[in-house]
Amino acid sequence: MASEKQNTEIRQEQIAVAALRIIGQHGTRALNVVRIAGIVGLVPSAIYRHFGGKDDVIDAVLELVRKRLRANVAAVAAESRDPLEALRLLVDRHITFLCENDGVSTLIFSDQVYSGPKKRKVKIYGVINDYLQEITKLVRDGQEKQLIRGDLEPAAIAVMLLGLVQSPAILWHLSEGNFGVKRQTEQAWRAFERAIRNS
Amino acid sequence: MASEKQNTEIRQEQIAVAALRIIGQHGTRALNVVRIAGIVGLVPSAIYRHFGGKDDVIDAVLELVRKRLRANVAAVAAESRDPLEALRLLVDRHITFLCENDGVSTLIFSDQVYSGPKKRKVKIYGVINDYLQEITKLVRDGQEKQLIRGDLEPAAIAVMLLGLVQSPAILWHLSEGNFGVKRQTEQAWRAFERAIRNS
DNA sequence: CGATGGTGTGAACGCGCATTCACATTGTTT
DNA sequence: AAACAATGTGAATGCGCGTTCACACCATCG
Repeated sequence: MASEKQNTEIRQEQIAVAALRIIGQHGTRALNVVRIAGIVGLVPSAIYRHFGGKDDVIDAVLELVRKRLRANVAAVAAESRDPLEALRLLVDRHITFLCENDGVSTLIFSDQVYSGPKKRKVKIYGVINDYLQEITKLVRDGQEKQLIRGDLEPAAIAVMLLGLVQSPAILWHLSEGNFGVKRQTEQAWRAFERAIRNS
Repeated sequence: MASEKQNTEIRQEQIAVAALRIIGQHGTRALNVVRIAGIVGLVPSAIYRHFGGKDDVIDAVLELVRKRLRANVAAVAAESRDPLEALRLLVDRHITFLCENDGVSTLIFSDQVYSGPKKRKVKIYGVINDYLQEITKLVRDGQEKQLIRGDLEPAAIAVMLLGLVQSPAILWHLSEGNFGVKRQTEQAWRAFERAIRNS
């Protein structure tokens, strides 16, 4: 029965990934040490060898999310020189990310978050702000290249972009996948582009 | 200690309102029968005289939310003949609603929701769809009056509008009220209007 | 006036779950 | 090889909380 011993760093990674998977597939309510341990192949109490407690695990998950969001921005920035095109690609990536990880949305609003230490809220805000700032950079770039209207604050545009994706994602997973995300985001993007494009 | 006896219908109303208040102020995690009973002025077990269980209470809260959302649309439709103006007013009202009831956003994503019976998800979807349909009517009206571009599906515009408000609301309450919702929504509305206005 | 049904009370039960602890095992250092 | 630190195990603990139940009160009806 005994699992092979592993370095703490490896275990921490495994545990965070497992937790994110649980949240993604079954919601934050289903996130308990028993389940996490089960996936990693450990006994519940073993989790405490690598994390101070469940709260710390959640923190680790948030870091994981931060990384993935950043990676998305980096990817689209690398894929395209045109900032507008990059934003468009980011919309696709972001919606895919949200759909594949239902639980990410729920994590942000989760009770586990708001009941947790005050710090938690601040941390989530930080993660989102990180992401927003990366997006803002793209937007500013677009403005400097005269592709995006200059009469809107880049940060405001970034927030709008987030909203563009968020609602469809919510509806998609409330509808068990029946809501037409693709169609919705396509139309929304068209309208959005018209709103921000310099012309 | 004994509370005065009250009709079940009155109690149900009181309980639902109390629950919404708790969710709004302290999140869904804080929603427990003890607290609800405390606000209403009853003993926990008394709740079960009026509801089958906690799940039923949550359902009642959802109905409350549905009512309030509908009331908002009705109000702005009455306030203004111009659909575009009405939409603008609705944005204000909706953001106010979300800010005054932090927990409404969290309720939608809540564990309590997703862990509950399958029906729950369907119900929430229904509440949002109700709201979306009311908004869609406004939009269609605007299109018929040639005020809103006809090349966008009214339903898609409604979803966009929701997203316009949702993100700022999230950021606002993650930031403990520091995020500039007003500034954000003003800019977002300007851009949004430009995107949908017929010109 | 007695019966019946609706409402409120307090105590108790039971479950899920985070956390702890004593002990076993393995890997590394001296 | 001996000692020690790191990791894994199984059992036990304790808490929060939804729910149930037996009992008390009070209004209304026959």
